[in-house]
Amino acid sequence: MTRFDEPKGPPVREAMDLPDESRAVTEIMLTVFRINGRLLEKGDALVRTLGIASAQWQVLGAVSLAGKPLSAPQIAEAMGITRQGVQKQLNRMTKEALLEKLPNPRHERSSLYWPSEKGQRIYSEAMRRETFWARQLAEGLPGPELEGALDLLKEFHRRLEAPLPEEGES
Amino acid sequence: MTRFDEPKGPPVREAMDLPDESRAVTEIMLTVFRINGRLLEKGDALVRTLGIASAQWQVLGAVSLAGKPLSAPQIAEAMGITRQGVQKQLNRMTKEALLEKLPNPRHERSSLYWPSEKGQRIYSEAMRRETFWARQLAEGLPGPELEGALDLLKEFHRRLEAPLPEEGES
DNA sequence: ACTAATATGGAAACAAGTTGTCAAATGTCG
DNA sequence: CGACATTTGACAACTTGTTTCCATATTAGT
Repeated sequence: MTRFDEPKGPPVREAMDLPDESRAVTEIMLTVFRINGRLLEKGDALVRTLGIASAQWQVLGAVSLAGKPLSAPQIAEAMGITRQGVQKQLNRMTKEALLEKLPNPRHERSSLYWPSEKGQRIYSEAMRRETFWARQLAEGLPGPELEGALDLLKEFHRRLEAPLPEEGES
Repeated sequence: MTRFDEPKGPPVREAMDLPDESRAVTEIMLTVFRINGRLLEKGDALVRTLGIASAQWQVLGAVSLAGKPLSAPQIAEAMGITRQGVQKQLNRMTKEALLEKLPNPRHERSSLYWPSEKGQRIYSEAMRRETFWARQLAEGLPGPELEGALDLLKEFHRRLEAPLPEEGES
């Protein structure tokens, strides 16, 4: 690190000076952004040697957790991205033999996708590694606080589906 | 909604069946992904009418919170993205007169960036909207739980900088 | 001061996802 | 049954950020 100014300490002030109840929420937002970045980075590293990226891992997870073949739009909804985005992954993963295309009795053109034997093997190993990793991350953290934070995050997520507040009221 | 199967209910099972302490951590990971997606979506909508995207908002925030002009790599570190990625935004925002390029006395080629008058005006308005939004999100949530979740997330983020665990132990 | 390592900016290739458009398949409703 | 709206896949352009490679600037160690 040969940064030419401020070699030590945080480069940017972190604390919000807001004097009201939105401070904690704003800080949670920023922390979620940062955690998200690190999760993607570490998650990629975790499954890199399996020959997949975390996006592919997520697809395998969505289908596996569903317990049955899913269509592209269903996977997209589970992952929270658009169906076109998912379709790109599905096409690639089918080409790479991670997924199998099954005929959809309900739709002529819309196939269902299910992990191939290879896909299942890779997903199992990914989940084994993820469990090991998560156990390390949880080590020493009090269970009630973990559960409390999870509950609050879920509530936060629920509130985030509401439309943006209209101004002028309150 | 004319989905051809399972029109009602969650498309994918959410709950993990892991019988150990990693369950909550894994659920927190998934919830962080989902919250991140919604924050980006809503954040973009919040500042769209100001003519900026949330990435530009973040740049303005990094520089403003620092309280002094920053170089591209410093902004990148504050935002958690690569310096090349930030450079693209900086070049665009300078062209759009949101930022001003100041000579860096410590480096001949690496300019410092500071919000222009226009950039400051837009950032102020963005923060005003964000505060209003955060206040709505926080409404009715008990302060101690908010703070508790924030503390845990920060600890989680801190643990995520550690290298991935080696297998074979524990 | 000299050299080696590191930082930096720029450009190009790549990656993942979004948006828009079109046509085909499906569903809804009179 | 038939008109119309919705869903879906395919394709292309665009967006945002990363990776890689290179040239130049700065710093550190001797």
